[in-house]
Amino acid sequence: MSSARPEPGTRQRIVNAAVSLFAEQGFDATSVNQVVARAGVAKGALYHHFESKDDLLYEVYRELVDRQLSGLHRILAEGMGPARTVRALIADLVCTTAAAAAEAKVFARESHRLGDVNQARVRAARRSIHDAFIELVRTGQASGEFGSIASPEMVTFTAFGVINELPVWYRPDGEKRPDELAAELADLILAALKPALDPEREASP
Amino acid sequence: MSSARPEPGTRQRIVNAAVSLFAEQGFDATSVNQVVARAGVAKGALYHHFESKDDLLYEVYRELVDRQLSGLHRILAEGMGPARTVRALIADLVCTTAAAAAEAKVFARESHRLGDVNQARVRAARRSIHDAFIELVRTGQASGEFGSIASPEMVTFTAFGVINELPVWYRPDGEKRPDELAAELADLILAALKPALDPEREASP
DNA sequence: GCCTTGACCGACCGGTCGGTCGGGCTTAGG
DNA sequence: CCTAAGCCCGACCGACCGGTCGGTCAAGGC
Repeated sequence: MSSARPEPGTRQRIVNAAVSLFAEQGFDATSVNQVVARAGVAKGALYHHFESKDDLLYEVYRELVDRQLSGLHRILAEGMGPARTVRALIADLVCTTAAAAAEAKVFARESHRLGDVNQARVRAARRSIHDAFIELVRTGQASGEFGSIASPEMVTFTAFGVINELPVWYRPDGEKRPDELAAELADLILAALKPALDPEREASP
Repeated sequence: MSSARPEPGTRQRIVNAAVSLFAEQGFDATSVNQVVARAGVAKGALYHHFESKDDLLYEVYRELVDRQLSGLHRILAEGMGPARTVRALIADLVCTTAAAAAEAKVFARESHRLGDVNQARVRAARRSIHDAFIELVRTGQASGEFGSIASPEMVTFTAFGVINELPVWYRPDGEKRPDELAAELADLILAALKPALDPEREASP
C-alpha cells in the first residue's frame, strides 16, 4: 500500500539528481561526484547502472523524446482537421515541456555533447516531430484552411522556437498555467495561419 | 595599403578561434590549449590579452550584445509606427544573428557560464531589447493598430524564440537569404497581430 | 650602444575530472 | 550453513585542465 512513490530506487534517484544538476549548471560543469552526492549514493552505484556520464545524459534525452513522440502519434491518430491538430500538438508540447522544464532545459542546451550514435538517434526523433508539423501546415494550406503568408517551415520553426525557449522563461509559480500559455500560443500561430480574408470564394452568408 | 584584412592580429585571432570552437563543442568542452592551437599562438599570448577563459567568453557576448543594442536604438530613433518598427527590428535581429551565427550559437547556449557580474550585464542588455519589443506591441495594441489575440509577452517570446533558435537551423548556403527569412518572419508575426476583423464598429459600407 | 617596454613563449603546477576495482552486504536457493 | 549473484561502496588512478611564471626578443627612445 501507499506504493505511489515511496522511494524512487537507486537508478531513478541518480537520473533525477543528474537532471537537476545538469539543468542548474550544465553537463560539463557537473561532476559525477556531485551527481552521486545529491543522489545519496556512491560512485560505484552510478557506474553499476550506467556505462558512462554520457550514457546518463542520453537517458534524460530518451525519456523526453519518447514522451514527445508518443504524444505526437496519439494526436495524429485522432484524425482531427489541421487547425485542431495544430492546437492539440502545441498544447501537448507546451504542457510536456513545462512539466519537465529541467529536462527540456538540458535538452536544448547540451544536445551537442551526446556521442555520435545517440545524437543521431535523438536528432532523428526530433526531426520526425518537426516534419510532421511541417506536413500538417502544408496540408492545411493546400486545402485552403490555412493562409500562405509564411512557409510551412517558417511556421514550424516559429512554433518550435518558442517551445524550445520555454524552459528559459517559464516559471511554475507564474501567473499563467501551462495550458493557458499553450492556448495563447496556439491562438497566435493559428491567427498567423488565417486564410487571406478576400470575401470572394465562398465567404460567409 | 590593402589594409582591409591583412591579418587579424593576435587578439582577434584568439577570439575567432574561441568562437568557432565554442560553437562546435561548447565552452566547457573546449580547452584553452585547443584555442591557442587553432589561433596559432602560445598559451601565454592568450593570458596576456585576457584575464581568464571566462573573460574570453565575455568578449564574445559583449560584441554581439553591443551590436544588437545599437541596432535597437537606431531603429527606435527613426520613430516609425509600430508595424514598421516591428518589421525593422525583426529584420535587424535576423540578419545580425545570421551573419554571426557562431557567436549567436554560443550566446544562446552558454550564458549560464558567465561570472555573476558579466552575466548580470549581459542579461540587462538582453532584457532591455526584450522589454522594448513588448512595449512596442503593447502600444500597437492600445492604438488598435494591432489585434489582441496574444499578449505582448507571448508575441515577444515567440519572435525571440525563432531568432534565438535560428543559429541551429540557419545555413548560409541555404536557399533563402537572411533578409528573405526576416521578411517572412515579420509577415508571420504581423499577421498574428492583425486586428480582429469584426465588421461592426466602423467597418465598410 | 644600451636600456626599457610589452608582446609572446612554453615548461610547469596544483587540483579535479571521469572512470576503475577489490571487496562487503544482502538475499535466495540448496 | 554454505554458496552465488547482484547491488553498492569508496579509495584510488592516470589524464588533463586552467592558469602561472621566468624568460626571449624586437622596437624605439636616449
